[in-house]
Amino acid sequence: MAQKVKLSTIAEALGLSTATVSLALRDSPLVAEVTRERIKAEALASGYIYNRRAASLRTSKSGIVGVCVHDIMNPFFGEILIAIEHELDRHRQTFILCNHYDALAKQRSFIDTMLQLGADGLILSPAIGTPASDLELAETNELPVVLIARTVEGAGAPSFRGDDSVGMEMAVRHLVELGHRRIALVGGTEATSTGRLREAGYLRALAEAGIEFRPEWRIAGPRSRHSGFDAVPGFLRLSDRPTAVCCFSDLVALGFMYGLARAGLRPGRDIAVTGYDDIDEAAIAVPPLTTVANGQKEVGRRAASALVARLGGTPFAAADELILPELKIRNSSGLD
Amino acid sequence: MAQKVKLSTIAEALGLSTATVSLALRDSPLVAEVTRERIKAEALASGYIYNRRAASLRTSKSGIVGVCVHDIMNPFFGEILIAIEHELDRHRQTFILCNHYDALAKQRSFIDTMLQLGADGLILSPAIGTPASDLELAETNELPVVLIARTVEGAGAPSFRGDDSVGMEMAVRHLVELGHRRIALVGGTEATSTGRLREAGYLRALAEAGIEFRPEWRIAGPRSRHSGFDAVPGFLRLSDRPTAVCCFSDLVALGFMYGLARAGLRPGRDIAVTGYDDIDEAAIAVPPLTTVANGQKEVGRRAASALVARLGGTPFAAADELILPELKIRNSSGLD
DNA sequence: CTGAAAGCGCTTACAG
DNA sequence: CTGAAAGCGCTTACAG
Repeated sequence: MAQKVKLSTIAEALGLSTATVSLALRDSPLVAEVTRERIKAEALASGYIYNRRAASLRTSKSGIVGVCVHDIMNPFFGEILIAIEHELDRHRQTFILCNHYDALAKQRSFIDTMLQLGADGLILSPAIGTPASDLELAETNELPVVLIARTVEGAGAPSFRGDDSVGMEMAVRHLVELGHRRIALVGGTEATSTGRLREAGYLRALAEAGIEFRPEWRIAGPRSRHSGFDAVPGFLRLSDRPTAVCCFSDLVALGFMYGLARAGLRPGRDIAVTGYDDIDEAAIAVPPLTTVANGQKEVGRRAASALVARLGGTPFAAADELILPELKIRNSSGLD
Repeated sequence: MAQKVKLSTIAEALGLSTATVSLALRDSPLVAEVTRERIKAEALASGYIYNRRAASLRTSKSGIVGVCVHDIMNPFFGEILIAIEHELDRHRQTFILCNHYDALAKQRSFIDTMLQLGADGLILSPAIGTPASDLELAETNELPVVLIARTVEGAGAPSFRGDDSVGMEMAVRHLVELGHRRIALVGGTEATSTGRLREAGYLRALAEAGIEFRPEWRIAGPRSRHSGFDAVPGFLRLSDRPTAVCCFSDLVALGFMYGLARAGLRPGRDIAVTGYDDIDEAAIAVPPLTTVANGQKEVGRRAASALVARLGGTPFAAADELILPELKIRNSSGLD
């Protein structure tokens, strides 16, 4: 590597100006076809690398979109991310991924980094406790924000997610129809809109069925496979033990089923279990998991394309966009 | 947002030069303490946002490290990524994540993007078929590359990974000790070093035990939970069916166990199963999965810190660094 | 301890 | 269709 080749290197080699070279490389019709071909050939031959920092400094567009979620390893987010990636790829946007693990400080530092890099937009599953002001900071600095999975009260940012309360209502109603009257809700927390809304759906379905809710049925907290597994012993010690368990997510349900099996109980036979999300694994689990499809693909696609549209100049449309959930009945809620 | 505030905005407000402001914000001892405080206060009050593109253009350091793996949703990579993230965070490097899904074109376009953004380094689990020249392109353009999980023949880049052949040998030897003589190897492909090395370990252990390998025992291909699940019917149709199955990864093993259970067979009782990686889920699976701990945390930590050291000026040390695997005996290989 | 000036590598009006 | 020049917002020698 003798010298770094830049626009001016190519320009000099060809006896042209950097303006012409710049235009040609970006396929401007202003440049004559033959010139353009010569320039492109020279760029290729010389191993030219486009310097996006320089371009971005000049244009104040970076082609970068930041995406920050609780945990990218969670298949629920993973499935959303694939859809986002696909959509962003189509529009030649680079996306920068980050976990915030529900730590506000980590999320803030991510937003900061995106601001410093001059990112064009942000897709966020907001960390627990995110104040609207954190999102406004971004908007104020010309960094539009789109929310996924969760929403933030008072923030102008549009939110794309499944209809959590309706979805959970479906799951509970399904269990009621199977004859269950003692139904627990395992996992999730008051601290997120998801947790609150799913709990609301659960309570509504119970009320609708004329079942009086008992506080010990609500085992709040678990949101991972492991914590779902760990919730089992406590559940089994419940006096007048529920016959059915609605889990906050598939991950929690899958862990809970592992836990039940470990304790010698057969999910779907001894205890009915439902999940939420319908991740890929749900269908092959043992037993196959009854769950609520949460539209991950739609969430990702719509969020990304709303952002892309906004970058193109179209202002955001509606505030919140809810994707209709769909109940997937399999065997974990009762073997046939 | 009236006007964007930049260094010169602060400098003017305070009657100083941009040089002083720049120095002060980066805590240079060249600037008097009082001046520094005044500058920092003004920066905060005015909502100043550091423009990293401009700085990076000038210094040709970007503070960005690119990380590209087959699939970030795979918990094996997820666990590596967490370690990388932790290490990089400590050194205030932003990391940009990407899936290449074993598509060379996608990996190439990622390397290209990193080059254009002026990334400081690259951590790569190379896509199947990666030619050494792709990595050299990066190195030539001052983008040092570190490999994880897999290696690339002929590339100068150091590679951090578990000792695949030794690990698989451990698993097979364990099954042999339990009395198995017909042992299948499910998943993985010749196309990756991981696949080749693990197969080599498997063959070595068979040979060592005086067992003659039969081609139908090698069910190549599966590398996901789903494909592990799908491999079961074919396996069950094998005449003179193996009594034990070594799986290429935990994910494959977990899917395979789902498949066995679906077919009414009890993993660990009717068929012994082992995994590879010891991901978080292995210990709570039903039955708990016997597997080979593959040192994800170490891989991530060492890869990241080798890269950071290199950025600091220390050239790479050895070529390949192998982490010693460890057999974790649980119940899937035979209930006690 | 602080300032004036050049330059990183692009793109964008503006001229011709 | 092509070129000369300014400027994006920093940092880095160099002076003083």
